[in-house]
Amino acid sequence: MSGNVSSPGATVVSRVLAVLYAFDNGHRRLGVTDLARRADLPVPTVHRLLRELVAGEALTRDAEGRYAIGRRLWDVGMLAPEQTELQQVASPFLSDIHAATRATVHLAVRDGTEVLYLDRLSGRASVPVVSRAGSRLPLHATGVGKVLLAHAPAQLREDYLAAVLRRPTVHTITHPERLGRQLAAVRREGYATTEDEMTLGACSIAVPITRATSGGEQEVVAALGIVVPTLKRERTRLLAALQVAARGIGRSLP
Amino acid sequence: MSGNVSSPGATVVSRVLAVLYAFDNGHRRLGVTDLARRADLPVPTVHRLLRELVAGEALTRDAEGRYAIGRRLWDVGMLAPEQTELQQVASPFLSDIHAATRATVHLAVRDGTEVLYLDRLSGRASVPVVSRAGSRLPLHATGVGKVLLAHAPAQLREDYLAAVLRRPTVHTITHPERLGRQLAAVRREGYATTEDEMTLGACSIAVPITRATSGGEQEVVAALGIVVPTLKRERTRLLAALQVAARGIGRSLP
DNA sequence: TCGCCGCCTTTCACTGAGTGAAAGCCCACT
DNA sequence: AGTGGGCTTTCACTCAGTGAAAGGCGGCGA
Repeated sequence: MSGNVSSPGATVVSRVLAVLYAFDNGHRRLGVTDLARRADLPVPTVHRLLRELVAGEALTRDAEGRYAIGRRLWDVGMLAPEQTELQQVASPFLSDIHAATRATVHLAVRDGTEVLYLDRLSGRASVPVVSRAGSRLPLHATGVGKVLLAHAPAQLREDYLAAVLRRPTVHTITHPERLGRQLAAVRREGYATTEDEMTLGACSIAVPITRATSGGEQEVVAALGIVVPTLKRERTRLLAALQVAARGIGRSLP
Repeated sequence: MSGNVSSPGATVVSRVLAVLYAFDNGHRRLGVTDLARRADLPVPTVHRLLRELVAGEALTRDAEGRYAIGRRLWDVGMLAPEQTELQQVASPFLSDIHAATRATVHLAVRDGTEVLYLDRLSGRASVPVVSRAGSRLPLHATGVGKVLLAHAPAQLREDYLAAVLRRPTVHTITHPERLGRQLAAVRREGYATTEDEMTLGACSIAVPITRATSGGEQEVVAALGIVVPTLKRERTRLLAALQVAARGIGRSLP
């Protein structure tokens, strides 16, 4: 290499991944320069990588010359066993909940300090909801997030509470002690709720999905939640539907 | 490079893709040697690539040392605009059909000479169905496949009919002329059906989803289908539900 | 107990694939 | 005609990638 030192760990593979990871929900179609900026790589290098990725059908290129994730990579992603096995088992149960409540239903797991949405069954004319399969949200502002945070390892939970938390709406609870007490309640009662905490006009209720570990203990592997305009007196009915489905899913897990 | 000539077009990028593409529905978890065989690359090379991919969180490694597609790549795949935009628009309509019929609902597009399933809403205790989101099946043996084949470019259709067709069951129609006549009927009637042609004990009915092109013409972009144990007298009712949903989806497309 | 086989991992000398600054395009806007 | 933005190509340099070979490890049959 002639000119630059090119930061350590600079293998071709890591560059390819940097380029792929440069895409996100808000930027699904990007030009060479944008991608180079986001991946922090020189433009000509990215340009060459993109050409090779398009040739390999991993990316597509639209009429305006922008690049996007292609069919083959979508395919490959669908083979991720951890996400799709759970999602596949849960799918019919999500339909059941949706049929019984007509609300938007979510299946999510914890990925580090974020909620990762695995699946969403959207009610048609219902509440505006931000999440879709593949999107990530903070743990403390959604129903499923609170469930997952409540059952996360104690250390992670403490660190999370101690950090500065984002406030998507004015109703978002970020006060460490208040949130901590709420999480204890979630563990005690077996479900979590939110009211206007992620999106104004949207309430949610969520329950954990558990699986028996090899040691015989119950372990929370995911969360199941629904989003509705208001909880009001519906609470018990919605909760019942969720709990039935969550148990069904837990039982069906390998 | 010392030893081998390493076949032309052998860039690192193409090797990475070869490794990723070596995974498939039946083999989601593979060891180094298997992957090397499938990707047609030397074992040490694959081994190094795998290490880098795991370091980049693109792949995961389980307790037995086998590799699988990881969360980050699943994420990336979910950003493929062509698949997910359509899937997202269609999602509530799939729920509607599912609610109205309790059958397994499919959303699929044509990818070359295969049906590519974008989404599936599975009925619980219903018919055994092979397809899941991301899986591929031949065009001539499923309802959605026939719809997509019927509306494929004439050249592709002729080539397809002329080729030797697989027969998943004894009921699969492979005779070129008979299949050709059936496809003409699909175009005329606006829907396709199958009976035991992909799986014994499974019938299906499917309709096209169309979008207006810039030229004002109608273009088939996807197909919507359901799988049921038997069509019998249900035909008209199921067809109505499908057609309503297909029009709704077509209208909602950008 | 030993040898064999299959699979995973590491080593290492060689060299061409990858690199990226620089220059050349093309288009839009002024 | 000039300027700025993004996209693409070139090209001399050199180090990242290469893969045959060898080293481990565990299981199985003799």
